[in-house]
Amino acid sequence: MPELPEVETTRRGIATIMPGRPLRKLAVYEPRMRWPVPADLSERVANRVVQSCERRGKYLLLIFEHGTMLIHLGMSGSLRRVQLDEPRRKHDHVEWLFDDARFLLHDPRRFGAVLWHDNQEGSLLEHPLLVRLGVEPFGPDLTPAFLHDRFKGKRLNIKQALLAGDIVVGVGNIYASEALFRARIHPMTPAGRLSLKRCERLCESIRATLSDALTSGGSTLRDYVNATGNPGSYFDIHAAVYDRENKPCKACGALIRRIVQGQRATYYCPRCQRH
DNA sequence: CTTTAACCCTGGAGGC
DNA sequence: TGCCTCCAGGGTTAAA
Repeated sequence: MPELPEVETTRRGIATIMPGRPLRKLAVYEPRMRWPVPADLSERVANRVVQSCERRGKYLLLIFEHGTMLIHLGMSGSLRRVQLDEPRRKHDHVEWLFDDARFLLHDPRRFGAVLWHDNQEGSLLEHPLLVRLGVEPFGPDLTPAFLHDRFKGKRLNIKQALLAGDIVVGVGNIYASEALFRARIHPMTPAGRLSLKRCERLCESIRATLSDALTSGGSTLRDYVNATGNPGSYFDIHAAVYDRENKPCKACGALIRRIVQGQRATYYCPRCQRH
């Protein structure tokens, strides 16, 4: 479920509640996630105050005075606010309990993670899971020149280069296809062959695609964090090409194609998008 | 160094 | 109904 817009929506949701409050209890019901949830995590954070809720790429960061809790939603995770007396459902693996608020991490596939980084272990930015991440799509570092420079010499196709996350973060499988459609760039184009001009279009397209998703996703997913019910209304978000194989392109009418790149599906319009 | 593919896991959809 | 295969929005890791 979670691409960057959902992770950011989740962050905004928890950021309205958690900061300034002591975490009374962290309950781990299932520690077998992408990596094991540290056995001593609960005692490390018990009664400690959450200072702020940040995001780096698709990692949620709960900042404490003495360290940071890293949360990743993986492929199927969601973090939602629930009533204090609401029963846990299947696949509710971790619980954050505050005096008057409660959150559950629900993750059927358990590709998500809940980890801890101690302040004394060096800068958070040097954490092995964060250190290789590319620039934030909404930050000042994402520029046409930056993309052009980082693509230089790469023979990897542009779709996989975007998805890899080491150049720019937050462009998941759906929005990689959508951003390339918007930029009218063929997904098989070697990244190193993109002109500065096309990097400019790509740059704008990435931002526009993600920010559109954040706007509409933020409203469809407003309840993502603060209500009961099913958080997975993600497919409702309109896609120009994603999951539209053999349907007409909304711009030109040609049939959308599906290909596989790096074992992930890519969708594109063979007429609108050029090498 | 770059690129590829296996893998972690559950569940839903569709074929038979 | 059941059983099978395929597919899924993530990213790390080892191997080529």
